Amino acid sequence: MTSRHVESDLSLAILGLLAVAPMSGYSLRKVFLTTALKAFSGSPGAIYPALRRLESEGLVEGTVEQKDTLRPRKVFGLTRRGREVLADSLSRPVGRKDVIWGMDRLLLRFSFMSGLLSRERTLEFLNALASHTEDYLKELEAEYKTMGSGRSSFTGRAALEQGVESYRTTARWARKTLDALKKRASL
Amino acid sequence: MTSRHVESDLSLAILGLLAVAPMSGYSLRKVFLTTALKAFSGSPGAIYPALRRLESEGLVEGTVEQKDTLRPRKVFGLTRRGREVLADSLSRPVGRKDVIWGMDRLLLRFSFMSGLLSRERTLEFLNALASHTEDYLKELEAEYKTMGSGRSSFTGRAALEQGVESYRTTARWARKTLDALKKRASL
DNA sequence: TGCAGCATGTAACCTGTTACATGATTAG
DNA sequence: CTAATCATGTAACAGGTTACATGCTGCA
Repeated sequence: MTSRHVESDLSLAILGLLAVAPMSGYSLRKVFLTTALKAFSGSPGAIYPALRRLESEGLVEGTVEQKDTLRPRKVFGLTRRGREVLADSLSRPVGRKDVIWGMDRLLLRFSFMSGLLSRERTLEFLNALASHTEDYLKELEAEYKTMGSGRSSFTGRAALEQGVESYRTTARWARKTLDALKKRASL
Repeated sequence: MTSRHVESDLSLAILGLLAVAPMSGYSLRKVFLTTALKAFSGSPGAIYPALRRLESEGLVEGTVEQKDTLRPRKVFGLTRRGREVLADSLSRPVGRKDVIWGMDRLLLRFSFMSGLLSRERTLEFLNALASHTEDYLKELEAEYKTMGSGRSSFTGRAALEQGVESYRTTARWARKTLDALKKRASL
């Protein structure tokens, strides 16, 4: 049993990618270096240890290709348990804290939901994401107002403005995507 | 001499706050727990070690109040060198990488610029931030288009959409703030 | 009296970073 | 032939998280 969810964002991203198609460590690296998942390390010192951790937890399994060469290419795929844990990690409840400290992770989770989570679960997730984001947005807006135009610095105020705009954008995106998803028959 | 800049975001945030007014570790904690800087740890296990590191580097200096009590309150302030290093950290050049991997830090830096950096330096910074953000935005938009509506998952596409929207918002904010700043006489 | 909040800290642990290291294969 | 790219890994280090620990102060 142990933990029914993945700890680090990198590990979650790896599981999510391997759920789509089995890959070697090096291929994962290339994905992290070249696609929109650029935000992730992509450094071998992060990926290979992460893969070994996931393997020791029984979530991924590496099968060696080209056994004859000295440095064989190892292709990793999800185990059944790996797929379960991934689905569990994706469907964990969304809280206010996640919106404040873990928005990146929420979006990462969302990006992997197609095919792994039911439409209902996905709707639930997006709904929670949207409302918590709107709540926090209100709070930030309040703070911005009380800040006032006096006594606080121009750049400080502007930076907070960026934060407000950022959450506003995310809230709008979440509502829009929620609507789009509702109109769909399937995921 | 050693490093002329601060490594971690937390340390930078601490220096920035202490530049405004001297504070105790506990007060810093409260700021991180209650204001828009919530994004930072605020855990004592992060703040107190960070303060000791900064002190050992000669960037901050703690003076003890109420010497009689067993557990005295220590108020930290910037040293002259601390102020120099902070200004240097704020004025480091902005690169493409910063926009991809360190946007939070860029905004943190910007928020502290008033009073520490010249108007010209601040304009330079915002300008670089804006153009690198626009560059990266174009790249993301291109990736979104090549993704196409076929073969890729609904949630994956939607997540990328969020990324695009997010960078778009930041780019707009940067340009808007740049204009506002240009119209100003001083910072 | 007891509890919440003030105030400071330590220690184990986890994970990511940087830098280094090895060797195979392929293209110019 | 040699440089880039494929492909996998290790080791030292840094910094944050969680949990624990201490003791004071004010208030109900």
